[in-house]
Amino acid sequence: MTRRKPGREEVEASPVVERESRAPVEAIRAAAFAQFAERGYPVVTVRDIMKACGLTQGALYNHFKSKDELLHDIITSTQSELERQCKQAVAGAGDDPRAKLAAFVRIYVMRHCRLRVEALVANREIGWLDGERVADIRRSRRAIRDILVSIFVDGVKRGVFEPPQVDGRNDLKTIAMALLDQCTHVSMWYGPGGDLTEEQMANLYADMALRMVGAQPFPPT
Amino acid sequence: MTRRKPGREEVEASPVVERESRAPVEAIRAAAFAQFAERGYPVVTVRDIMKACGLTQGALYNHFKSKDELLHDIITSTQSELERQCKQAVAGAGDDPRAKLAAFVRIYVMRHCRLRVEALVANREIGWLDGERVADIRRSRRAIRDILVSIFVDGVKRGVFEPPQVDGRNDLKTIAMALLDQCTHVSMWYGPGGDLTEEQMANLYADMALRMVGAQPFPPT
DNA sequence: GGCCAATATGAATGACTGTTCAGGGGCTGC
DNA sequence: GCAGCCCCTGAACAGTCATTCATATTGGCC
Repeated sequence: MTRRKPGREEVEASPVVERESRAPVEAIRAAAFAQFAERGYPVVTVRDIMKACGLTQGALYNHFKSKDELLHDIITSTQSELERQCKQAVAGAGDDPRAKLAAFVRIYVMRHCRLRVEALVANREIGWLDGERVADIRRSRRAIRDILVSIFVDGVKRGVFEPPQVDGRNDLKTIAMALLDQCTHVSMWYGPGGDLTEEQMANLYADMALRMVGAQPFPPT
Repeated sequence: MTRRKPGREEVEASPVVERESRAPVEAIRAAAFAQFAERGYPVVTVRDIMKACGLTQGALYNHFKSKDELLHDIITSTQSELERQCKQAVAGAGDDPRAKLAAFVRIYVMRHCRLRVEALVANREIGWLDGERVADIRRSRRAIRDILVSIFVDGVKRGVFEPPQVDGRNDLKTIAMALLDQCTHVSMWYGPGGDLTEEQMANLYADMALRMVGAQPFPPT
């Protein structure tokens, strides 16, 4: 028998839906997020998703071309909203690279705590998309990384960052990757039952980020 | 049609094996690592794995009870070797918490660069194991995290670490998680074709780790 | 040569998959 | 009343899967 993650048989463990009140498209999206996050894209069947919103398998195809397109839809919407929020946060943080970095990390971590189901799916299930679709997502991820790199470059030029060097040279791209890995994967283990609130997580991670790049202390005002 | 990751049809793209010279068990393990890393456990079929080592599907069951047990086997062996290496590195690093932390991060990052296929499978495919098997792995991960926490506690007590605080209190467990996320996920993107060698990665990450916990500079000798 | 145990084969089993589609129900605007 | 449309159903299709098993084949040892 094909083994599944635990809980496979009782898909409708979550409150049995008679018929979702939301627009069906939204209900499908929500059910897909929840199921993909919990059990993984390839083992969640179309029947599972539709049952979770009180419909039968065929109805999916009135709203999406395929199971693949459903995944692509929910991942791209999540990813582009993330990119938008990051840009907005940096743009609204003033001129100091330290403030920009802190704003970026704060919004990024907060979002990955709050919307951890969405973030988890967008980061873990991307590999199931076909080449063309996956390229879009990767482009957006690279864009987010480059926001960080720009902040770092600016900070180094203005002497407020002194990042660790490799053999006497800066590798700001690698540092950005390290920082993003750290912040992204909060969505894999953070739970509201934990020790820290989302706000505290955001503060802690922003603090760590500033230390990582050797940010000079803010001048006393 | 069930969509798959690209390259699904030509499984034997890797040099067509007549019949592996190694012991068949080892050949199966190696093929499983490679295929799981590239395409993910649930879509890799028993036929794929066995074809990749020049056997037919039925032969798997002379060496493993099931596909599940094969996954469990390769993950636990990887994980316990990781735990062993971390303990060894810390034990051999002397008394200073800074040296212990650096040694831990160096070996951890180096391993995740060098054996990135194994690390990737152990970290990404763990969710397919059933409850009992997954508990083992999680226990080992917790043990590794607790090594870090102990180093932090020691360093704080001795005044060589000044980690970032949340509302005036230390949360060393969260910092350890952040550090581990950062170091673990190197295996998702590091490639030998990149800018940095494994050695340089290890140095850079050790440096970032020391900064994250506010390590005091080593006294001049 | 003869025997034994270990191992490989490949057809068969029973179940599950994404997707299609003919048929039907229940709205709107007239 | 009735068309027209949107949406849903559930059977059917053509495939896939892990696992089992009776039947070989192999290599070592007496």
